[in-house]
Amino acid sequence: MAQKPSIPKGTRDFSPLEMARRNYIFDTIKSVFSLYGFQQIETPAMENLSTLMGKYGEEGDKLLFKILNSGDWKAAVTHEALDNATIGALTNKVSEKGLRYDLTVPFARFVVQHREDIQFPFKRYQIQPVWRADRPQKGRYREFYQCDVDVVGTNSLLSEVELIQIVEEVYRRLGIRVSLHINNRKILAGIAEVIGQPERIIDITVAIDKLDKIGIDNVNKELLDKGLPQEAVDALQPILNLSGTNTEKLDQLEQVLAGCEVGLKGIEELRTIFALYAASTQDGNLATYEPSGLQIELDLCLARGLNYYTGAIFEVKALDVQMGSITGGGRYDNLTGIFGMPNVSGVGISFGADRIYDVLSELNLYPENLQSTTQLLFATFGEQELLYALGWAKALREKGVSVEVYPEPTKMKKQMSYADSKKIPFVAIVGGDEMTAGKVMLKNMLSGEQQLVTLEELVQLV
RNA sequence: GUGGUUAUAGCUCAGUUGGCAGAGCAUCGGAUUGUGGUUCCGAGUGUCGUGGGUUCGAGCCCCACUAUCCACCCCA
Repeated sequence: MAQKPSIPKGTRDFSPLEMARRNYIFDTIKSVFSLYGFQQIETPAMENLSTLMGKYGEEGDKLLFKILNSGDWKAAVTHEALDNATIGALTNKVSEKGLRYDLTVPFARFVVQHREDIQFPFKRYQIQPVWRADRPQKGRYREFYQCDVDVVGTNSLLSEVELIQIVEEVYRRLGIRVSLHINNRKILAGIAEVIGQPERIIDITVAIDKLDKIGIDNVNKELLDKGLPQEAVDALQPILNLSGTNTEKLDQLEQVLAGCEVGLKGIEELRTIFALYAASTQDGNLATYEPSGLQIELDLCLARGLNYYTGAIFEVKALDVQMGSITGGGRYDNLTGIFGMPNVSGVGISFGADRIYDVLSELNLYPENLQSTTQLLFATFGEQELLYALGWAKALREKGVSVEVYPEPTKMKKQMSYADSKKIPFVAIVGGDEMTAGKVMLKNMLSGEQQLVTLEELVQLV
């Protein structure tokens, strides 16, 4: 028991069944991405630490997996440094690479590095694992897959709308009922400005992000604990208590944020996004901005931690399962600026494949027939029959049929059990009589019926 | 980083006041020497997470460690 091999905390093996289900998710997502003209890229698992550090805030830097330098990494560390240097400074000496933390920052690096070869607007998707040195728990892993779609090089809000449509279509195909929460960083900035605390935007958003979890009283308490003046907290109350339809909320907000340029800009952006989305749905109603397709909710409590977002931000939650967000993203106006390429706006979202997997599992929403790949198994009674089956198998494979030959002529019961456990729909039994007749006994594993058939008949039947 | 949970057969878990180590599922064999899924019969498997302590005696009580899951922080 204790000596059994294991894998690192927060990582997982995937069995054939799990892979079949994961591929179902990936294939569904990919096919929707393609419908909107996004093309796939990949980037390396490891990036230079200089690329990753400082992009995810203080917390993010701590959660980066860092790779120890190859060779004599110890040479760079003097006794003096060991005693005096900070952890960060010491880390820089012994590690210059790290595992990617998400796909967005490597993508920004990709865009800047390959800018000469890229036609803008650039629409790419990327499905790869990312790593975070987090403490694992439900729906949280140290290695997990993200499915990112981003479009960079355009300010058009049509991109936001396309992403919303993609969300809608992916979850429609997967059969998951979801709600999409939307907000805008500019509105959050406007709120901070209006209550007179523009530089406290991060503390404010982090606190109100918890509103539906811990309640308004605790949010207020946390804001006061963080050192916000009572007047500012009081000024915030009408904003936290907004209600009604999205349109009504925006109207109320417009009053509150009157005269605040950045806040009004955010409101205008959301109005445009709602209008464009409504226009894109067949029964859309421009007057109400309440399209029927997907439940979209303006949620001022939505903040999102990654601090490179500057415009609209999204988060998607499953309605029928208790789980963190399964998709999230937003617009970032200047992510490439960090890498020396300013004025390239981008917007993107990320589907959390592993959480989607957990949601589908809990709701039992996987299609039945995901697993079987083999169409026909040859079961044989002896060495001669085995060779005979080999020839047939080759012929069938040339016709595009997935065929297995049971590798040894053991007891029929064992060979049948194998077919059964792999859900192989047909078994061709080969014995002396069949060989003499130049046929095989084809058994339908579902109905139990069997018949003697020639190769030509076999091709027709399976 | 903080708090809690759990750790017993391949898997899921029982195990009473401290007194012989258990069940279901899975696996294997047989009923059925050319036929799976259903049924019946039979069989095997344990460093009770690791190390120490208390006790005549510890799976059970105490301590430490490790792993695990859950919650917080943060996030997909």
